[in-house]
Amino acid sequence: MNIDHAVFRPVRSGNAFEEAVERILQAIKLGIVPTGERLPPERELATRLGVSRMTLREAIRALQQAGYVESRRGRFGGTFVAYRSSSAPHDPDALAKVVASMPTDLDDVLTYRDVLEVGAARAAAARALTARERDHLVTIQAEVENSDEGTYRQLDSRLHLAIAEITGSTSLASAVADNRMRVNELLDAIPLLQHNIEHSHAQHRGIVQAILAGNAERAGVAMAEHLEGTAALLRGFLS
Amino acid sequence: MNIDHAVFRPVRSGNAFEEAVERILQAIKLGIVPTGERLPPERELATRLGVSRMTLREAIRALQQAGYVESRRGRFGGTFVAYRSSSAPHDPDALAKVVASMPTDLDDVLTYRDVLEVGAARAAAARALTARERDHLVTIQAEVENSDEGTYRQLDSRLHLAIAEITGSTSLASAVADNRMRVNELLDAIPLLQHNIEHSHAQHRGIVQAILAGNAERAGVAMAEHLEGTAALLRGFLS
DNA sequence: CGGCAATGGTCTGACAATGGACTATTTGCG
DNA sequence: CGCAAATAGTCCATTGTCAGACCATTGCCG
Repeated sequence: MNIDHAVFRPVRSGNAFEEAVERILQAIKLGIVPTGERLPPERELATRLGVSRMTLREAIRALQQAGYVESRRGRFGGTFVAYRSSSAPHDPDALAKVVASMPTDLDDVLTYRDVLEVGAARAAAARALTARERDHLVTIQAEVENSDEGTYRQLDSRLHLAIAEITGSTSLASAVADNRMRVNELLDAIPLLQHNIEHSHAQHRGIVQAILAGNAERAGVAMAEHLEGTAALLRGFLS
Repeated sequence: MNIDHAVFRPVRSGNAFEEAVERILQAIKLGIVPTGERLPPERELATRLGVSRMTLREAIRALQQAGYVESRRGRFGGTFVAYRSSSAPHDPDALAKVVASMPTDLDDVLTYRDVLEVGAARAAAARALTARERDHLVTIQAEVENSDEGTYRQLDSRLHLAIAEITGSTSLASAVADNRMRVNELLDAIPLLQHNIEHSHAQHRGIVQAILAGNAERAGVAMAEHLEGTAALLRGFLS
């Protein structure tokens, strides 16, 4: 019954270099910086990540070698995302990593996801959205529907993150992003069915509509149903 | 409309020493290690916080000098919590710090709190609790009612944290703990009224009852109403 | 064409943090 | 009494991280 494990946890999940890699990877995998787009300049990014430029550059070099980004110098140069998830369809380590951290973590991450994302949907619906925010949401939702198997995970994440974002709480958006990275790691270990994707599109429409209509209750329920799909999938494959 | 500020945020909120201090302070202020109780031994705590023993010791020394803990060596020695919140009734810096980070942060932290704590209450109610968990919850709730002005904040936090804990999600419990630290910092800047405390006791009873009854909907609503009290207070004082 | 601005690339000296070995103190137990 | 165990306190060589200055490349614009 001791809860100190929740507060006496590691203050940092690795060294500065590893955490920088993790963050940039997050931006790429969650579609925050889409393929072909440029990351912020090194100096700015280093400042924002609270890390020295040396350390940041080591992180970028690692990502270059892994094929995630490419750097060009000169004016209008920069570091560009070169990632295509279809280029690495099945990470051989994925399943091993996942099974190693089971099953305690599965429940943790899924419970947390439910709280965060259902809460975000409700909070988003409860807010008075600007015209721009409404447009943004609809645009991203349309983009998800035009995704193929290689880009679905990225665009789906982007939509969910956009919902969290319009609650106005940066902390909430960050938490959703972190949680999604963990969930996606699990999802990478199991197959993605076209049938599920199509079902998700319909659910996304329902969620967005409820949010735009300002119906918090319905937005929450719709989100909960949507999440239940992948939750059941994960529980089935990994138990 | 760029959401990268949620992911390109600092990877660490300070140096190892500062973060260690922050964590131990969290354990003390949220009542996770009550006054008079012992912290884990240095070696163990250093390992759990992912920090070298030297760094941890510096953090402990800082907390000793601030009067939060006392250390004794020898067998059955250790570092003991010596904190009494009534000993520092009004932090003169509190208001200055708070006003400096306003008002963006107020909305952020309160929205986030709503999502986390309402979600935690719902998730807790949706779970099949063990007899021990039910007992624990009731015990802590009773302790809050016996609190005085000096211990209320601590015991209140402990109850909310216990609710998050029984969802079974460590990530959620950690997030609630972090968020509560931020909210408490704001609350330290405004007066605490006896009338509000008594109202809170009644609300706590309602929340715990709904959770024990397995009524997620009611638990969520009760928690939302409870949170609205301090939210209105904060918005009133700080706007 | 030549300078300028924006970017990535490199170097170095100072400081922070680590981990591991060692010491000192206290208490219970054979 | 003397030893063993559990704890806090100290030291040090090694490695990680930082801040900032400087260099190299590229492309726009006067």
